[in-house]
Amino acid sequence: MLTVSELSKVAQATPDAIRHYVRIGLLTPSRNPDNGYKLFNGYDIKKVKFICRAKGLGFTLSDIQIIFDHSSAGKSPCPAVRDIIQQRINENRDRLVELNRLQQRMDEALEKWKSMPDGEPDGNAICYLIESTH
Amino acid sequence: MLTVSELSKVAQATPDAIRHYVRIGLLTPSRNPDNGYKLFNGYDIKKVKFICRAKGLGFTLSDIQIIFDHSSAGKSPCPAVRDIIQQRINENRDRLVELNRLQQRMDEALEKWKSMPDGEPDGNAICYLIESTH
DNA sequence: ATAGACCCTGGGTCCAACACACAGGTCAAT
DNA sequence: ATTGACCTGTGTGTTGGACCCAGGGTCTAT
Repeated sequence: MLTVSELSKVAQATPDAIRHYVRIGLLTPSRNPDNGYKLFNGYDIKKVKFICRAKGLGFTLSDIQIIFDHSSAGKSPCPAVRDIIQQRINENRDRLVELNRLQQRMDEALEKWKSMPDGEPDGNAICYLIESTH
Repeated sequence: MLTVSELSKVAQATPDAIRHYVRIGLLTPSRNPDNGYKLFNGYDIKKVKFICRAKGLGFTLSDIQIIFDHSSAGKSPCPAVRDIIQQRINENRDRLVELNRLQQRMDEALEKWKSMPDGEPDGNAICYLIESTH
């Protein structure tokens, strides 16, 4: 049986992350009756490593919760896993498009501002650099 | 003098956003002594429009707070504005790199998983699709 | 006059995924 | 016995709002 910090070392996560997973129900450690400390077993090590790998593939913690639920209900999580990642791929594609557009706007703005002098506050405009963008 | 919803219409923001800006101190409306309603003036319209434009350029609300502070202290915010956006550009570039890498990992995983059969839970592995990734 | 529909307010919770702060417990070494 | 290092649990903060609630005000139509 492992404590929080022991698990965190074995499974390569921070103690804060471990505690977070416990809070949201991804891990359900038993407790040391003497001091209330959380106690983890070998399956918890596997679960934390799983969480890290899945996070690295773009799964959210609630996605992972769903996978755990399937698994502990004796069902194969694999179809859900394929569905979820397809969704995350779509979302990420959209986010990339948006961030690329933002990057372009920022680049253009800075380029333009480099050749503009500072404006002094006149009680009217706040910052004419930004207010000059359209 | 405008109420929250009037300002929200004129300045193209939601009433919830306006209230949010008031809560965090970006706007400091006067109050109608009869009913406590927030009362905004013409400068507030300008400020909200400014907030929207600046947000669209990647400035955070606390960036905007800093700009307002400079401005109301009688200093030109322009140098700070150039510094901040340069920072946001750098951050965004990093984020883009990371998201592109994630996208690639997700694409590869899904492609691989398409040709793999579902695994049934065996009390040992959680989902071998994910656990097979390295 | 009054019913219904809408608007306002302050205050609260919720989202992701932790990070950090705090007070106190535990343990080895001295 | 005491010091110091390290650990624990819980509570709160982060970003930028969205949404919800109850209590009250206001407007329009009948």
